[in-house]
Amino acid sequence: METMRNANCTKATKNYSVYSRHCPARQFLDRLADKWTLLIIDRLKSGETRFNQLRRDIDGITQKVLSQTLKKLERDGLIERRVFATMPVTVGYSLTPLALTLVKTIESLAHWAEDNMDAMREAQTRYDTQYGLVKETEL
Amino acid sequence: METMRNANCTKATKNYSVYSRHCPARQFLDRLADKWTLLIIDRLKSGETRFNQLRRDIDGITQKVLSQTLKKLERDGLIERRVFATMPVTVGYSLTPLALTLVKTIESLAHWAEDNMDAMREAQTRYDTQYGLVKETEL
DNA sequence: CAGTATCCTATTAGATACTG
DNA sequence: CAGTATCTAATAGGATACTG
Repeated sequence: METMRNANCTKATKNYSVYSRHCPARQFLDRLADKWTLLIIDRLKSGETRFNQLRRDIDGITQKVLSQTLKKLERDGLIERRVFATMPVTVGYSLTPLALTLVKTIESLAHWAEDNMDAMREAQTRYDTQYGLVKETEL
Repeated sequence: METMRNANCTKATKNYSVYSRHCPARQFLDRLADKWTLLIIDRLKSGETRFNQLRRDIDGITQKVLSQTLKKLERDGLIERRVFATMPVTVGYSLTPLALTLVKTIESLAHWAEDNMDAMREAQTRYDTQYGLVKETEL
């Protein structure tokens, strides 16, 4: 049985949809549209992983941001957190069934980035040649 | 003919990939993983659109941010900007063929958010009930 | 119309230190 | 190990005014 969609916020009904600031779908899209979120979910697809392992694997993320992002995702029902009463304590993070349904899409996005990064880099070079120089750090 | 992938940055070759900070694919994923970027590309899929039209349609975006984001996307080769010498001047933005190959994935992400927003809202309620209250504004 | 420029504030992120 | 707390630095974002 499908839950009824919010009549005020469905692509099918009118143009008022994910483009509208107050549409819940838009808010969750905003949540997903975050580099750490995508990276974390993608990383967890291979199974339960411990906090510090995630931190090592996701290059550049800080403890603080990892911690915050995991907490948000847990709240959204996308990540499950399991605590093991070892000494010292260990904690494992894994995707919920809900998040598993999202993995394919995220992979598709990541693969697209991999497959097309050369094209985009060339485009950048062309643009910079045409319109004057932008420092590489602004890339 | 496929361009050869950067050997240091391919999922197929080693674990060093999109998770690595300096991998170009990761950098472009970071670029895509932005709410305005996704919204703009999705909005443009229906064809060339003028600046102020975009601004009206994408609820909440400011002139400044729209302008900045469009410029980045143009530089990345995802958006084409056409200027018409009317008086006053009008400008149309549209997706490049490269960006068109990305649209399906973005739609998939947006649809996922729409389809699962209820589940996520329930998860949030459950979480908040269990672990104490979070202001709704922090959602 | 389609922006740019400026100023100023708010949010994020980083570094460091500390705890059960 | 897996975090929290705190403080600071960087950056993004908003408001406003102005231009070809």
